[in-house]
Amino acid sequence: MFTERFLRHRRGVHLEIEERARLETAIGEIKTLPPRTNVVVAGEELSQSILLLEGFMSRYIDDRNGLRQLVAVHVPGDFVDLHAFPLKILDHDVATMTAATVAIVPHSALETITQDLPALSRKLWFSTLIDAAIHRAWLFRLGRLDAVGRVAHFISETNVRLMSAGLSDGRRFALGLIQSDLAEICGLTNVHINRVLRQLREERLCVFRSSLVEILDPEKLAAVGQFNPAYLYIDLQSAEVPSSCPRPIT
Amino acid sequence: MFTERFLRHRRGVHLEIEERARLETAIGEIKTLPPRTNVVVAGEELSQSILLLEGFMSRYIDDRNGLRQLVAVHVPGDFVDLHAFPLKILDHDVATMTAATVAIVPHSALETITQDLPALSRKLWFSTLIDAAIHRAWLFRLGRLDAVGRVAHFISETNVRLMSAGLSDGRRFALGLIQSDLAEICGLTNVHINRVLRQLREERLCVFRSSLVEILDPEKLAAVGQFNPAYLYIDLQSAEVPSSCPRPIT
DNA sequence: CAATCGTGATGACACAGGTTAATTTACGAT
DNA sequence: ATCGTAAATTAACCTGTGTCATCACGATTG
Repeated sequence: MFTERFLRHRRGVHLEIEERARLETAIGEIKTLPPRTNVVVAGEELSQSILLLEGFMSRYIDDRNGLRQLVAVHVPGDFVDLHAFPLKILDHDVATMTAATVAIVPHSALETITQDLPALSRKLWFSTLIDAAIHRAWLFRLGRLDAVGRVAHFISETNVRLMSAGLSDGRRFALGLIQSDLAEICGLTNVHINRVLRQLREERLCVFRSSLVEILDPEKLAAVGQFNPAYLYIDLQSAEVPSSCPRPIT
Repeated sequence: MFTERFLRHRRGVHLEIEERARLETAIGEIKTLPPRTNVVVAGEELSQSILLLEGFMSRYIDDRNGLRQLVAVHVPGDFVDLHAFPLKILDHDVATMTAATVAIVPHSALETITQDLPALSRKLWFSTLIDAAIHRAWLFRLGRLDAVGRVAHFISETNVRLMSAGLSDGRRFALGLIQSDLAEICGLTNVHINRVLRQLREERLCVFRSSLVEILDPEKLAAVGQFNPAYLYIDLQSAEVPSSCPRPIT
């Protein structure tokens, strides 16, 4: 079941068994990608989209000086560039952050789904709109929060998304990002990200290491980042505590 | 023809005559709204969406201290909260900025369109994805540009969008925004927006007044804002110079 | 085993933009 | 016309974050 994490715990869009099966058959190929690999370049015409199964991916826009602004981070279960199906050409690049396993879905297969299954089509549409809602939360983060708030907000968001994917127990998760990734996410320099991480550590809110993120005080961290998870449309009532997330190194 | 500006000049999604007619019949009611009026509140369930006919609207997220971050500005022709059709509940508020005329489209009418007309449904989907692309450009603006660049980017973007709507001749357009709106768009204070506007005026790039924005040097302004219009998916080849945009006050 | 490179950590200093407050201008209401 | 209020403008000062530079550590690689 490659699609098992897709739209999981998403409020109001439960996938029926037949719908999930139909998506499974739409998958053309499973691929493993090395870390830090570009998979989509802005401006090129696309005929397929990527469902992320394992690992982390990013979408970003380059500026004139070669710096980049990340506009999205994707976790397992995300249909990373489904928006390329209607748009055909993207305005940004897509790359792996860590090693990743992906399912390739040809647009021709999505085409037949939109012809036959309006209900499933609507759920695909919905999933692209969650990405847009996350964009808006990121706008809030960049426009209204200071450096500490931005990092706290991002870590809180990622924690909830990974809980929904069964990859965090609510306090501890693996994330293959380095400090300069955080800088490109939060619109800060890596020097300042380093200062912020030290502060979060010293205030016993959260410890960020590339291999493992540990949230010591989830409520306070969320408060510092003014994080309100409503925009994720996740209903964690139904989420079991996973067994597969990283354990403390006691 | 209330829908005449919807998806106009949008690359690859030309609306057929029958499709446009179908959208027209989906309209329930035409309303006029006063300036600075809230029309959607975050968290409330919605059963209709708004097509903007005249005026300007915004979408925004409040922070803890009552400050707000605008996440979108809408111009005539935009289907402002079409994303509420799949999402049902929004993560942000929607309000008019100026006086506005809107067409109300009940979700039940959209429902039948998605049942009957997959091609039109895809174009509706497309239009919500343009909003997402604009979100990403705004992320770039907030994350990577300094104050002058942010304002230059926003004005350049708005100019192109209004050209497509037939409301700018490429150098001059009416926009009912005040300086503190710009502040809430660009993640700055209104005091600093004022400094930036003076600089843009003194460098003869652009003159911003609430009633009229005049771009003296569009190319240089776009360069300062690192503005690349590709993300708008507008094909202005087919755009005629409008007669309805504001004339110089010679 | 040394050399290299990616990543993280830290200090000194600079500056863009925030804060506060006062003043001026524009404009709708009466 | 005149008043009242919202918006725009400007100045003085302050602070959060950027810039630049250096060093430490661990993982590769030759």
